[in-house]
Amino acid sequence: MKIYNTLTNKKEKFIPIEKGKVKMYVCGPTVYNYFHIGNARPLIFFDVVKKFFEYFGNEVILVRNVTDIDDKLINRSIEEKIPVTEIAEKYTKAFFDDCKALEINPADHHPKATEYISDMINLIKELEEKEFAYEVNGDVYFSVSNVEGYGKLSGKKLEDLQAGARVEANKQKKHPADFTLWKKAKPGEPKWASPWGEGRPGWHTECVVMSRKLLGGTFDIHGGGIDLVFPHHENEIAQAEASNNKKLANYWMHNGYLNIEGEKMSKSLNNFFTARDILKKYDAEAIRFFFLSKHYRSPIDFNEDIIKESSQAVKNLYNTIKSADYLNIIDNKFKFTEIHLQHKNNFVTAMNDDFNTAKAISVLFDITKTYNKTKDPGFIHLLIELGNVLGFFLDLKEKLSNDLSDISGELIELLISYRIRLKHEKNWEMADRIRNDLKEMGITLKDTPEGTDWNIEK
RNA sequence: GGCGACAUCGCCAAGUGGUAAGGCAAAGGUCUGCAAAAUCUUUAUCCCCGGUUCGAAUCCGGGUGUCGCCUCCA
Repeated sequence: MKIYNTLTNKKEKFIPIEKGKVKMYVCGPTVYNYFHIGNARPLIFFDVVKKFFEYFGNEVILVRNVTDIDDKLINRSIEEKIPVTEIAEKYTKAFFDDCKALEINPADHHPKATEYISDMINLIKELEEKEFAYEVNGDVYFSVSNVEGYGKLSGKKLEDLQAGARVEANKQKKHPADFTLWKKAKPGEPKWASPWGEGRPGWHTECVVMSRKLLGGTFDIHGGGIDLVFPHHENEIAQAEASNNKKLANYWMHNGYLNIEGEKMSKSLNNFFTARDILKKYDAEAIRFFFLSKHYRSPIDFNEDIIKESSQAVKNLYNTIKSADYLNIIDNKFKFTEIHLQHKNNFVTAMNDDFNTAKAISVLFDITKTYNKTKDPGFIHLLIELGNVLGFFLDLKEKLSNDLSDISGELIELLISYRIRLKHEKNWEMADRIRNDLKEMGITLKDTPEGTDWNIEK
């Protein structure tokens, strides 16, 4: 298993700290808004990372934090005219709802920043004692100049940062790259008591504190979007390692951006879609396919045509599963033979190479093709098993059984039986009319040598 | 200004030294009363120029183009 490590800019062999156990921390949402479809990328991708490790019997502990206090929430609170805590509550709930709709598994822990304030204060105190932090008028800053190797994750040098600074430096800071550990509260803002007065923690501290508490001083994988490399993760490393002299995480994984029509998704350009809006038009699996059909580190361009293509591709996979009468073989135990294991091996090899999901998906299509040629149900079992690793074909029983009351189902069967009679009588006009009318209602009929199948289309 | 990424068929995309996976779309054939599904067949020499090599999409240099990051900040 090889993983591309942002820290070294190389693919490295993955060796967990503890055999059979993988500890992951992936930066989660700041709950000030509904998350957009670009935010769904790390959620879906790291969901797959977890599933793949688990496929090999590893125990995975995934932590995904919820940032429920920061400037964005405060601004939002002013906009919506409701308290910050209610903003946080509202959008935290929305976050979990949307994840569920996207068929993303919950993490094992979802720590909230506001629940770790005292731990953060303790860390900041420690940093102050060790002279990595300084206080100015109730604000506390981290002094990057005191850290050896600052910039090692993002490949930036302090001199360059200074030279390239496009924003006027905060005059309180000793160095422009110094970042806030504790921010003094303005009147009316949420606040907590601290040795430096009332205020709130800075952005980067929560992840250090929460990962340390839930995963230990050093853990295996730290993940997130590429935009978090600098300054967020860089600053996490700086304060974590300054305080305990231990590596924060061994492997740093970052997913690429989602662009829309070639441009970065951004609020000011008004070119973003919330995940919940996209879900109104497309299935969770189409969205998943869209993301996984490209390597996670590449930028990906979002447009509806491509989601539609993805949707069609997923549908074709389902066609094969349906044609295999999967519901009737689902409970059969199946033992894979050499021929199946070859395909499985292709899949695993692809995934072992820094999670090459695009290639892994192509293996699913190979399997489908082979099934259609051989009609060997083993391939359907394999397709489902490997699809599950990528988060496809979950809850198949529910998805495949036609979601109608018994009576409606019986009515359709009745219509089909009449249509069969009409077909025997070569009354094609009426037979087609039944099929077309049902199609308009979203029910598709398919004549096969074994009889007529029906499906409900979305 | 500094740092970095990317450029492969109509579209999406894998492939990092050995002669271009896969998906979607399109065309034609088989099957079918017709559909649908399935199946068979067809479509690229990899942005440009130069170099290294027996051999490069893959390595090196130059060019062009697109994009990202550069501090609590919208």
